[in-house]
Amino acid sequence: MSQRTNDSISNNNMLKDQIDSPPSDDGSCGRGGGGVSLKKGPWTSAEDAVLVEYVQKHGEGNWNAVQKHSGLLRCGKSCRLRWANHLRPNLKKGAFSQEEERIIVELHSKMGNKWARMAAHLPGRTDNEIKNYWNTRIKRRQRAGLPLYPPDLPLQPPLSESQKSQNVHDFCVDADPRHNEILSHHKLEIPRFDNLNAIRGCAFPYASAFPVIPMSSMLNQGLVPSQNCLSASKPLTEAMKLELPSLQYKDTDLFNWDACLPYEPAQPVDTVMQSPPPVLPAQSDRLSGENSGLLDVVVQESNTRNQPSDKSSNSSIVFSPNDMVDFGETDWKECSDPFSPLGCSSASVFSECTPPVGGSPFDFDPSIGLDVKTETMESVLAMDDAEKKVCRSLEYYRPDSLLDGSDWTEQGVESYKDHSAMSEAIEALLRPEYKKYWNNMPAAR
DNA sequence: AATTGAGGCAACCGCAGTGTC
DNA sequence: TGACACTGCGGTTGCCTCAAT
Repeated sequence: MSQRTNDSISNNNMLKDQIDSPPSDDGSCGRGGGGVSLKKGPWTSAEDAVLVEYVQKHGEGNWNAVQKHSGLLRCGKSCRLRWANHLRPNLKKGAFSQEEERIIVELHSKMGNKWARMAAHLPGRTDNEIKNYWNTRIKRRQRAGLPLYPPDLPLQPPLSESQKSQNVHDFCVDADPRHNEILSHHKLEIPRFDNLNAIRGCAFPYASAFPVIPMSSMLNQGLVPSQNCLSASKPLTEAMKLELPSLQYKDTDLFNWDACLPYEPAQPVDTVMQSPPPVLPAQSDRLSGENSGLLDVVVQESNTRNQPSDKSSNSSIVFSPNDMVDFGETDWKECSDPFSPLGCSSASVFSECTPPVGGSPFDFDPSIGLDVKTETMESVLAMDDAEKKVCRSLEYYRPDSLLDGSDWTEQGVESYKDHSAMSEAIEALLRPEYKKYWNNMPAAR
């Protein structure tokens, strides 16, 4: 990718400088003191020089004084941003190194979109750089139909008390930042355990702390094409399907991840092609045994309390990975998220909520090996074909479908396909010993 | 050669937190 | 204690470059 030089920008600026831009509403930009029109748009090298000189002379901070003292026709915010992102010393320029990329992925798995905090861990890098990098990475990986995180990415263990105040939001609301990515990406608001309260017969007072977002809002936002698509027989679904607890990964070499990153698939793959991949037995083993994270602890505990599992299911999806659109068998085996009940990142799962178009894998042509049974046939019968396809797709991708025991891989998912096991896991998460994580939830910024 | 779309980057916008008066 | 200014952060937008068609 091209790297625009400052000079090229400056040249462009000669044509594109925007004088007399409307003032920003926070009063910190726009008109300077004395009614001077402040400039917007790309910075020129001359402006850079003025700013650098000013900072060298007066130091950082008091950015609104820059315009007064230097004559620079820029608002304080703009000056601060320019300095922080481009002019301050010790800034690293150029592509991220492999190590930096690894750190970013790891930090994002822990922090979510806390770019500034991530930048603090990457000397010489700015939050803007990291943010841009991540956003392009998301796009790239979504296009490639790949999970955002390496399968073996270690996630943050339960926080210490000292960390909790700062990170509790990350842990609770962003229990798995992967979820938030898609949610924010699609501007979705997700009910968080609200129905779990009902599920548990109001046995979990903590659940009441979570906002109840009516299903209609989800419907309005296109997440669910029709209420008919929701299974009334599965009250657990709304709460669980989109907000699974944080997934914990085994702490292994992240570069394994790098090694399995065919950013560009052999063939273009529609991002909706997010089918639950087979979970290999070894992966299931890791699920139940080696992970040190909170969820896995409780899942493990639940599994031990809940053997044998309830295999009953009234819906099933028979899926053969071999029948997938040429996605690359290796990709699925190595890059799928083996620890997620979704098999791949939730971001990927929900990366596309739009109705399928012709040729989309959402068509679920039986010829490609998908045998979808919906459990609410009466509702389905009332829908037209397009709606049915969408609903099947959503059913298919709904975590609750993955949780309800659906045998969506022929090989089976021993640890997570058991609905009751996951239910127990969620229940366990809501026990008093974990209450501290759900209480004190700060307001989302 | 022209067009189009994606990738990448820089900058802006709006909001929230904090400090000061 | 409230108003205001300043600062920082995250999300979004706009624009340029390049590659594919």
